[in-house]
Amino acid sequence: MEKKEMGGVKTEEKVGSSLFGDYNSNSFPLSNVFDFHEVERSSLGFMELLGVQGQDHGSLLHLSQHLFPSHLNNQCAAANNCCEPLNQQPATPNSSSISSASSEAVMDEHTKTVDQRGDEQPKTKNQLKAKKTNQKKQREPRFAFMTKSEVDHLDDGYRWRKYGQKAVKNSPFPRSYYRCTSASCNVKKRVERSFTDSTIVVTTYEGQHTHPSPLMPRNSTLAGALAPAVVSYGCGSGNLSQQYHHEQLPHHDHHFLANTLSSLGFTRICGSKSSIAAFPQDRMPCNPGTSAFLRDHGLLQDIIPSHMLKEE
DNA sequence: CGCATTTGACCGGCGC
DNA sequence: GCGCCGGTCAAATGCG
Repeated sequence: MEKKEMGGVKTEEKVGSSLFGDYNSNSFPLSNVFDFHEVERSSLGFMELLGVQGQDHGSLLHLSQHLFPSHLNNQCAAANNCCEPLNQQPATPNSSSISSASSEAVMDEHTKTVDQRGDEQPKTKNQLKAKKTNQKKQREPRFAFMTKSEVDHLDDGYRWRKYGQKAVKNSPFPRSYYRCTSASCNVKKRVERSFTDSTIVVTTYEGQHTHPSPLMPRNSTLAGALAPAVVSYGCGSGNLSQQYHHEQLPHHDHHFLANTLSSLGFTRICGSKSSIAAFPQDRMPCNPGTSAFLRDHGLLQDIIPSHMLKEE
């Protein structure tokens, strides 16, 4: 038996170097940071990374163009009214709302359980194989966000155990796989760096925590202030920068923020070290008009009571 | 000593 | 059918 050359040494091809703009020098970098069309073309797989496989790629660009704070002012009201429930969410994506459009979630139909196979397999690969076949891949909804950070593994209040690392095709940076250490919790996350800018960390969460965070965040006030900010982004009533002064975020708070965003079920695009953009991964708004966004049943539609939407 | 990380191997999915 | 690739496992190793 020959082994495959997986071991993580294989893919080291370098790809284009300047897909991203010079966000470091821009005031609000979001529009400049990611040219999603370029990324898409480059086969990096960011879209896959973001879980947007094959659908609505273009909308990402729209999103980056339209979800700036300066534009948010024009968008719908009632965001602040809906943020409090959010605040109480455990630090995990709201799977019910996110999963709906996730291409992986669609795989539910494949989750047939094979009837029991041979019970007494030798306790190694065979058993493993049987186990894998029994519970065929049932993908949890995933969402991703990007963080400009020197640190790969962002602190989100949960404890993670690294269980793997792979080289990423077309990227010199490896991808790390983490799993929540809590016994019954099946949440996973992947962390990798953008191949075009090593300071950008792409974190992809999969699954939902079944337990509260074991570590309370150091700065709970930040957490409190964050949820409204996030909602503001999604729903557009408030100005994010009003509620969350991202420029002054300490490094660790930035990380925490990133992960709190993630826990709220928002994909996040972040250009400068402290800027923030978030959106539900599987419901990227294509239309800058918020009403369209809401009507298009974004994540907020699951969060915001329907009567609130009517009042808009 | 217990837990986390590293890393080579393996497996399944998918495209060709 | 074959090969590539992403994802995961698990033994070895490191660390507090």
